[in-house]
Amino acid sequence: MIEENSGDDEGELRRRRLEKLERLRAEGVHPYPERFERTHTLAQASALAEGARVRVCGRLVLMRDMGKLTFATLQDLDGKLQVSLTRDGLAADPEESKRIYQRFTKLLDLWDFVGVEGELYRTKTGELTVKTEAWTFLGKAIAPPASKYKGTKGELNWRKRYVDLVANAETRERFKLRSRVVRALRDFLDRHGFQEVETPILCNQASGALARPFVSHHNAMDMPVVLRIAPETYLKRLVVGGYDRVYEMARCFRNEGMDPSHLQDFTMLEFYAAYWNYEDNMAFTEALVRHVVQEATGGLVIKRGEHTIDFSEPFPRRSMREVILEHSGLDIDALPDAASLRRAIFEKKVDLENPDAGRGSLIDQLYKRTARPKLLQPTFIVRHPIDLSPLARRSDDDPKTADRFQLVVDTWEVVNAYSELVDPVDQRARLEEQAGLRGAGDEEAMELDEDYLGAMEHGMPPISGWGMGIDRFVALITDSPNLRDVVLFPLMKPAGGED
RNA sequence: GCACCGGUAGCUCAAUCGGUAGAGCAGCUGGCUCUUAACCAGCGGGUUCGGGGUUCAAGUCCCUGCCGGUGUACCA
Repeated sequence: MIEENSGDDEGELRRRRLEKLERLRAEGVHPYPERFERTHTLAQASALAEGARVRVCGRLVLMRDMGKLTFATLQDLDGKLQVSLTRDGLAADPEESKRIYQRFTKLLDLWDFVGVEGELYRTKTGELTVKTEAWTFLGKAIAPPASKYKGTKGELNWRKRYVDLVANAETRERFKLRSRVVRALRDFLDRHGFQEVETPILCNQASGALARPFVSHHNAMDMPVVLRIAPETYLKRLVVGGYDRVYEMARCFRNEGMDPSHLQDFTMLEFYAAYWNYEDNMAFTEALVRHVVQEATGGLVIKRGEHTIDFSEPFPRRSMREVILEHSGLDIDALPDAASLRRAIFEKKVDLENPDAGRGSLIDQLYKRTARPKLLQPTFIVRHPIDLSPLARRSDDDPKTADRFQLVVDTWEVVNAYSELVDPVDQRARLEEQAGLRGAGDEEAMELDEDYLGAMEHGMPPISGWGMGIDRFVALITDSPNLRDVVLFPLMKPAGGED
């Protein structure tokens, strides 16, 4: 829709490239050939010794033409390699060789694709280089390239990730790291007996989290559908069905505000392990996180802005009460109801967004306000108020808290997990309470999910469930300020505004 | 939602108090057989995000719309 250019309206740079494309055709060179047989990727060729013969290909990203000798740099996702051409080294006949040489220097533009065949040698400065004996045109780029050493920045990198990936090596590294994270997570779970499954994204009902869904409509069935906000209740149905250890890499959708640490479309890994409690799960989590950080980054200490985060030490386990007491001076156990807690918070002059909320929410707000901003090193926070955890098991020791933990790293909640509530009677009561809140106008309160309650009535073993925000975790270990930096194509409003 | 900041050449950026837009790279022409962001000489390139206003004069000031960022709120 932006490409309505014609004739004189075309950008000069684009026009010149189209002219070269036509000249290539006129010389009998197909500007978009169908294939090229390579012997090595650029990274593979870079690892070879001098004297090896290679056929390599990639994007032309730099060219240094010195008259009778030209150096050029090819790049692909994983590497780059220098090639050289001489004016008389491309054919037996000097005139023919010169013609082939000049086709390269005159008709190739940066970001075109090219294939090269020749022998590896080292230049005077020691760089491994292909001495080109023959080259093949592999694809013309019409759009002008980014600055070859400043790359691209900002919005353009999100809107045109393909440009970002070519122009910025850090971007290529960041997304390769994301792939390693996902692979390491799957490897670890698979090795511990977990099975990967897929559950519905289009659902009748949004369940498993406190969030507003995206709503759509199914035409043939003439019924409303929602996009899932979490895979949780489906994975637990599978535990009912006999899956002892199950996980899903689940794309989830929440129709809420966006900021650097929230996307409307994100990836959550959830797993469920029968016969585990949340403490078993904490031990497993610690091993898993350490494995993934090691595999993905090659170490256990990462840089995060000003400070360093060390995953090698045991992660301390601290109760919500403990960290709130430490950072606000308030003992929530001594303030058993909403009114007394609210008064104490007021006396401490702590400013809350929603001071009229119930006790559980007050505790949560207090925690996020006072304690969480201080949690830098990996820390397990345990024993959350029960009314913030409608799907979690009530603690046997303290009915006001849930058998739950979160892993907090550099103030970000990376993992949320608990011993699952498996008692269908208690679950019905808790969901009815949520439904009451919903009736009272809380749009994020959970809906009464009869289908799930029905599944629970068929019997569940003890279960511990677990969820990790993959985008957040990757952003954390790549020191990315915005979640959009670790998502290949983040949702943006269309550029250009109206009409 | 609200508050603040930003949008200038293909890319990355500059432009003092309001005085009529500039650099590097990319492009074009020429030179150069060991370059590394090659280098040297010369040339072309602008709806300053869109619309309106103030002014002799607007990239700059005012209003408005679009897009983006950051902070704040809920969530992972």
